[in-house]
Amino acid sequence: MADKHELAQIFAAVAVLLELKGENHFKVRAYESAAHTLEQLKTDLASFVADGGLEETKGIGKAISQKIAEYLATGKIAFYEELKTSVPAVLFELIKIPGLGPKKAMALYENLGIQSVGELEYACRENRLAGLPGFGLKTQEKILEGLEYVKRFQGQQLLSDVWPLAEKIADFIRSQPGVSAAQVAGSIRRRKETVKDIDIVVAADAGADGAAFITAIPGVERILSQGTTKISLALVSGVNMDVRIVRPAEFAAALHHFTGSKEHHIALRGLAKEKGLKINEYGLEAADGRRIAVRDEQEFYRALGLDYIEPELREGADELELAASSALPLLIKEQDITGVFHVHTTYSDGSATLEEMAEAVRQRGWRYLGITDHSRTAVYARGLRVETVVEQRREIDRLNAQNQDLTIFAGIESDILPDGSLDYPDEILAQFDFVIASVHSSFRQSEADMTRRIVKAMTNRYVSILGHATGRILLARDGYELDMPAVIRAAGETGTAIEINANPYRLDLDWRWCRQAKESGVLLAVNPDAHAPEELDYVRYGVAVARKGWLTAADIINTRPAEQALALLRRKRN
DNA sequence: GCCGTTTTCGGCCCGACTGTTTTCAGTCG
Repeated sequence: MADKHELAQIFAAVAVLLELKGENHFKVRAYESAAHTLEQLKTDLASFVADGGLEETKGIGKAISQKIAEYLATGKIAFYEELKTSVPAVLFELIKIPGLGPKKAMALYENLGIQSVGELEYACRENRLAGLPGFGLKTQEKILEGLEYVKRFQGQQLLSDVWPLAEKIADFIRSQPGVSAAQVAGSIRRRKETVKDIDIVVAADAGADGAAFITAIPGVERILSQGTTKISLALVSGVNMDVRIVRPAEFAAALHHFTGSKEHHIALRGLAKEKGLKINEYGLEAADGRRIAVRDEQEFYRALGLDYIEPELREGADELELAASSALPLLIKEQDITGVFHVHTTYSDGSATLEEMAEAVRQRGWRYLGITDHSRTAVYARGLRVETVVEQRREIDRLNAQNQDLTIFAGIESDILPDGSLDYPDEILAQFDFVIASVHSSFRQSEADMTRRIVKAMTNRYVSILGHATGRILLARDGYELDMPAVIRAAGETGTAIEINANPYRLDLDWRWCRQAKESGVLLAVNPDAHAPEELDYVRYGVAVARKGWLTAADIINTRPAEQALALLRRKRN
C-alpha cells in the first residue's frame, strides 16, 4: 500500500543504514529530513506528488524525488532493498542500546561476529569486548548497563510516569542554596506521550556546589557521568536523568537548547545563520562574537524575529514560518476546561459511585459532568442493561435537582459492533443526553473493514463523540488498522466530535492528527475516561495532547458553558 | 543528498562528556 508513513519509515531506515555504512553525515540527514517531511504531510502521498509538492518542498531534491516516484509506481525502492542486504539486520538492534552507535556496533559485528543482542550480552559477560580497538572495560560495562535498560523499559517511559517525578525533582533543586532557577526541559516539556529520560536545566551561582545538591536529590541510584556542566544520573525508579548547570545569565538559552527538538533546533539555527547570528546552548552570538543577552525564551525568539513558540510546538513542522508571520495559535490551557465527559461509575466498571464522582468533579472547579458507563455488549465491564440505564437516569435527575453548581449529563459509552452498528436501538440512544461510540472488540479487522465500521457508527445521528479513535495502548499495543484521514473527513462531514482520550496509556487521538482534524472542521473533547476520582486529573495529559496538536480553547467542546457544550454534542439531532 | 539574488562547489547546528588515547573519535542530545 502506497502510504506516506511507510515511505517515511523506509527513508528513516535508509538513513540508519547509510550511517551504519559510514556514509557522509549530511547525506544521512537528507534522508532523515525527508522522512520527517513525509511524516508531517497533510495530504496523502499520491496527491501530494500529483500537485507538484515534491518540487516545492525544501529538502527533497532530485534523488529523493525519484525514489518517491519509484515507490509510488512499484511499492518498493530498489536502493533500499539493496542497502538492506548489504547491512546485517542485527546492527539495527545494536544501535538501540544506549552507548552503542553505528561505529561501535559495526566494529562488534565485524570483529566478534555478534549476530544478536543476546550474543552481545554473552560476549560482554565473557569479557570479550575489552581489548578490541577503541573498546575497553568501561565501554563493556556501559554496554551491559545499556542492555539492562533496554530490556527493562524498551528505553521509553510514559509521560505520566516521569513528568510529576521530574517536577518534584526540579522543586527540590530550586530549594538548594545558590540555585536561582531549575526547570524541566526535554521531551517532557514538549509533552511527548512517551519520553526517554528526564532533562532538568539549573541556574546556579558561580560559587554553588553542583555536586552537593545533585547527590542530595532524592531517589538517585547512581551517577552515570559527571562533568562541570552536565551530570547524568540513574534514578531508583529506573529512569535516567540529565541535569545541566549553567550561570543565571545563560539560563534562558540553555533551557531553550535542552528543550529541543533536534529538528526545531536545526531549522532555527539555519534561520539564525541567515540573519548572521549563531545559536549555541549558552546564548545568541552576533557575527563578531558579541554575546546577545536574552532574559527569557520570549526574548530569544524575538531576537530572531519570531513570536514566542510554545515548547509543545517545537517539533520542526512549520512553526518557524508561522511564528515569523505572527500566525501561531493561542493554545488551550488547563484552566480553560469547564467540565468533563466520559466518566465511569460503579454502574459499570468504575470504582466510585455516581455521587462520589460528581463530588470529585465539583472539587476540581468544573461545572458539568457527562456520565458514560459501558453499554450492554461490554459484559467484561458490566455494561448497562436497558433497565439499569433507566435506573441511572433517575439517580442523575435526583442529583441534578439537589445541586445548583454542577450539572450531570446522562450519556453512554456505546460499543461500536463489528458491523458498525451501535449497541442499543436508536429509540434507546435518543434517551441519552449524548453518546460516545467506541470500539472495544474485534480489533483485528482489516483496515478497510475497521474504517467502514467506524465511519458507519459516526453517521448515526445520536453519536456525539468518537471515543479513543485508534484503541492503542502506549508501550503495549498498537492501535487497530485504520484510515485515519478518512475517519477525520467523515467526522467533519457528519458533525461528530473526536475524543482526546486523556488516559496517559491512551492519549488517543494522537497529537499528530489534531491539526488535520481541526482543519477538517472537527471539534474535539478532552475526556478523562476516568474510572476513579483521581483519574479525573488525567485531563492534564489530554490538554497537553491538545496543545501539542496546535489546538485552541475554541477547538475543544468542554471549554464552553454546560448548555453550549451539550448543544454541540446534540447538533446532529437537529 | 540538498542547496544557492555573493555560490553549481563547498558548505551543511553545535557542544559536552567519556574512554581510550597522548590529540581525538564516538556518542548523545
